[in-house]
Amino acid sequence: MDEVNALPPEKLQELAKSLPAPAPQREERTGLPPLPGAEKGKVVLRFAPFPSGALHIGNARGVYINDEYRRMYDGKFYVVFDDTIGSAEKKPLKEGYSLILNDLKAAGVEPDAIFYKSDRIERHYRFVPDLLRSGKAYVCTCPAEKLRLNRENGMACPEREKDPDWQVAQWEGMLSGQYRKGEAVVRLKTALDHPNPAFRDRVLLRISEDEHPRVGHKYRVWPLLEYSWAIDDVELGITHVIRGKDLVMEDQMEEALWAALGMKGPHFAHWGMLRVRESKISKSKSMQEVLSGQYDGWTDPRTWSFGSLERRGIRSEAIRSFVLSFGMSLADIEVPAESLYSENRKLLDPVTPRRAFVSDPELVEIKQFPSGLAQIFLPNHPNMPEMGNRKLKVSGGRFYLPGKDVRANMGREIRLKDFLNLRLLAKASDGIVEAIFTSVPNKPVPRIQWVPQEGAKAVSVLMPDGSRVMGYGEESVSDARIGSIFQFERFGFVRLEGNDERDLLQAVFSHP
RNA sequence: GCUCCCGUAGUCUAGUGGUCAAGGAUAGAGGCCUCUCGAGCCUCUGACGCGGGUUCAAAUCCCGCCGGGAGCACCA
Repeated sequence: MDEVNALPPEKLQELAKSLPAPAPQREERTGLPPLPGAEKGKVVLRFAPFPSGALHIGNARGVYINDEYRRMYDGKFYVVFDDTIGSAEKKPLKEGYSLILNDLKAAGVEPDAIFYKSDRIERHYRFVPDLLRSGKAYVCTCPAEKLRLNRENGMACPEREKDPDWQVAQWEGMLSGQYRKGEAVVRLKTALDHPNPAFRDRVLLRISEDEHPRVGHKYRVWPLLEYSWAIDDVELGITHVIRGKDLVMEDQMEEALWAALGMKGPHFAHWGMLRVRESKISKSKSMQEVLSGQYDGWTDPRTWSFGSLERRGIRSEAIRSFVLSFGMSLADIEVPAESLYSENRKLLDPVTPRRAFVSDPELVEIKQFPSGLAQIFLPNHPNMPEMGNRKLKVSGGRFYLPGKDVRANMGREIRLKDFLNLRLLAKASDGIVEAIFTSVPNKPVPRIQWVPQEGAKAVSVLMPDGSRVMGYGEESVSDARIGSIFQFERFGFVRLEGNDERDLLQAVFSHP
């Protein structure tokens, strides 16, 4: 480059003529990258949650990427509950199914079909005898400890080379109850010197006598994730498996199984790990806190579940554009929630009515309050006159002001925003702050939020960290519909949830 | 430790050999507007991890290093 630049201009001209015409302007790509081998109208995708609880913000990427590809290719989106029996640490939960389906509804994602792995167990069994007879798999009766040790050392377990009849007989023994939990497993034969020990003769099916929330004790032999998916992905006609990169090893395993079963499977694609900075907590950790009562259910804002975001007035479209903005990048990222809030603010700001709200309230009594002033009208939205006005009754001469502003301006003149000017005098022994009216027209003095004591509605705002902020809202918030979203001026967006038993209005903070 | 993946501004992302002296978003700074600390408008700050190669030409290809992450279950 430097050399070329150093050439005299006439030389450059000559050089330019000899070069091929510049490539056409790159087209800016919007949305997700094309899916390899995808044909419009023929793409079938799956979202495969384990029903251990409500969906978490971390699951949003899987939901929306798959849904977005469905849109792009006019394809199908299946929900396939990945509800095999799990483990002691990871159990399917009875309410997990409905929690997830409700979350998907809230997410605005409508599945084309819903499947349950627990309905498909017999389909998984069907291939086992053939795998055993053809010597591609075997029944291993080593204790788990022994199995792992052999695997680490690349050693074969004694059952590996036993004849097919023996294998099939043991398989039947597994099904019939001759073997108990932990006494026998079906393993795929792979290279025993595979660099990844976990890959060596991976377990395909094992025995569990735990009760399953949907099918109870109907089955005692349960497939593991890779084996069940190798079959289900093919049988359900999935064309593209798009999932987090924590599951890349499972791709190899499914491919090894397709080779063994003589099947051809779908394409794979992955995205990197996403963490929302403020949501340090995982789905399984939230589950503990919810089940233990530490949290106020699955919609506690600290869970960062879909339901909790909906409760906070965070729109599904905001979550959608938030997660799609990361594309299919394989980098592991940590994103501040501010990015999500920014998306949501774009949606809420233009349509959300404004209301006055005062936290940490101080009651201020204005002397010489103008006697003729009984009510004023303020616009619902300063930039949207078509949204109309709301009325505030002001005749009482007593107002709640933010304590912070009162303390900072004691003795000075201030303006109640959109209303009138006054001078703060002093806090009387009864706790009421005395003030004196000065004038009405706008004035370059500090402008402060206020709520008339008359009709003031006590509000408790649930914050994202689980704490509550108490304050007063103007009268008009008390008859707002449940689920209404307001911007409390200078405080932030909130969603109203209705009154509690003490007639305290409950609100949930969205974001500033 | 082993296997795999990833390194573009504070954060996220576009970019796949040539108008890329790097685009967008968000955050930050300043200004305008606004009787919100919100929104809007304008301006600005700010990045190709490092070192070698290949090439006329490298963010882009190759190698090494450094840094981050994931996986390494009879969980999903």
